[in-house]
Amino acid sequence: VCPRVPPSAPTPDVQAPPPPRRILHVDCDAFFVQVARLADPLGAGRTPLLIVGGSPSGRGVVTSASYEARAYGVRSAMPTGQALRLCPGATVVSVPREAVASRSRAVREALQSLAPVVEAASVDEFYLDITGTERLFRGEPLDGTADRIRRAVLEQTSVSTSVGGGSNRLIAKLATSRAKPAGAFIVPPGDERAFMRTVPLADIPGIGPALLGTLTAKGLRTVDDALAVEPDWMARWLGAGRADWLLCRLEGRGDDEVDPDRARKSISSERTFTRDETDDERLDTHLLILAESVGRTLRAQALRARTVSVKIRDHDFSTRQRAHSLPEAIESDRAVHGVARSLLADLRAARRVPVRLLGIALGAFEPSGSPRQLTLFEDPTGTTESERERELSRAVDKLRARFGPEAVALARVAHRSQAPPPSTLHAPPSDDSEDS
DNA sequence: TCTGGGGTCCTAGGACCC
DNA sequence: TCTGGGGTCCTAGGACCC
Repeated sequence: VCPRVPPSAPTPDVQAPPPPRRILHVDCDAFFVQVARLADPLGAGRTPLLIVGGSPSGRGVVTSASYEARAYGVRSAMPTGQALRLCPGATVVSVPREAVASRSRAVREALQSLAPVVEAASVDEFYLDITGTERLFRGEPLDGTADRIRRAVLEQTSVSTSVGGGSNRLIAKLATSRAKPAGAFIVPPGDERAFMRTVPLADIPGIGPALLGTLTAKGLRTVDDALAVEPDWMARWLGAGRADWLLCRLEGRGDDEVDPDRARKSISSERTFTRDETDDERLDTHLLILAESVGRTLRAQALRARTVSVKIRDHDFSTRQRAHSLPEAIESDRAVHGVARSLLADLRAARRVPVRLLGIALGAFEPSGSPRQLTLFEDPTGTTESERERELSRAVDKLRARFGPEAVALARVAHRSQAPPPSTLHAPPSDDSEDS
């Protein structure tokens, strides 16, 4: 095809490998704690022992704990009750969702003004690819860049971050844990393998409790232990795919692509009840609230979804899920709720016990502007939506934007009366007169 | 101790098509 | 009589991450 080198130039026997990429990982320090303090400087801001998460009386867990509280053994995902037993003096505040979202956006915008390629990996984590900026940054070493970025983000957003750097995402992310809190740590190119030998197996992203258990059962405690295993044995223990994946990680090799506009693949909303729910009618009301929630997000992103799935967690914590893919993508609350209802009916029919959690997820997206296929025949499932139903949902979105969450109650009444009962779910929707 | 809510990715089996 | 060999799409479940 197209030669990489002009024909006149001597062709090298072996192509020179591309220069290592320069990846930075920026992680906000105890982000939810920082945000809670910034949002309430006189309250949470003055409390050293601070826990952000669910209420201790409810069924909450710790989302984030201050470094002072962590000294007592408090950890993320720990039940709040347990955390308070470990650290009785702590104050628990709920997650400031709006503030978290806006502060996260502010950090991302600050980073975008400092680096050419920024990917948000979560609300409080970002990858930067600054390969090729050597001339722009006048030969500034990577640790200097990391420090400069930390200071600029702190100045522009009041959020303290830690920054790790290396030749790929894995190394950069692991370097960040060496940098915490409020520091920077760079692994120079070529040092990846030596660096990995200092990392505990459990700290490697992708090694969770299950895989760690398997490795420990084989007597493997460190990266060196695992590297010493014959690849054939590892493949026999884990399967070829996972063995390859693990070897790659252990050697510090990894993905180095930073994609600034990675597309969302699912939108979900779920709710754990304060008390287990047995009543089918109340479950259906919750289902409608969830359908409206995911529907609103879907439309705000200008998407339509082809797949709807419903998840329930029974009182004994066993979790089950049912999914259905439609021939046509949908976007209205009515259509989402309709599919979700029949899935929930399936789940309840299979096991009728008190429900702890209910959730809806949407997937298989299409842009909402994409052309629709004209249906030649009457839709036998009743799941396709009419243009009026789409308009109704969009109108409700606008009402909510103007008048706040109060408008939601209005929509719910209208929906309850128009939604078909479960037994007639497969009949087409009655007609279009209900939105009057 | 009694287990949140938002996601991603992988695997395995079945249906279906050529 | 003894049952191919892909490829794609879909579903369920699980591991994992923040």
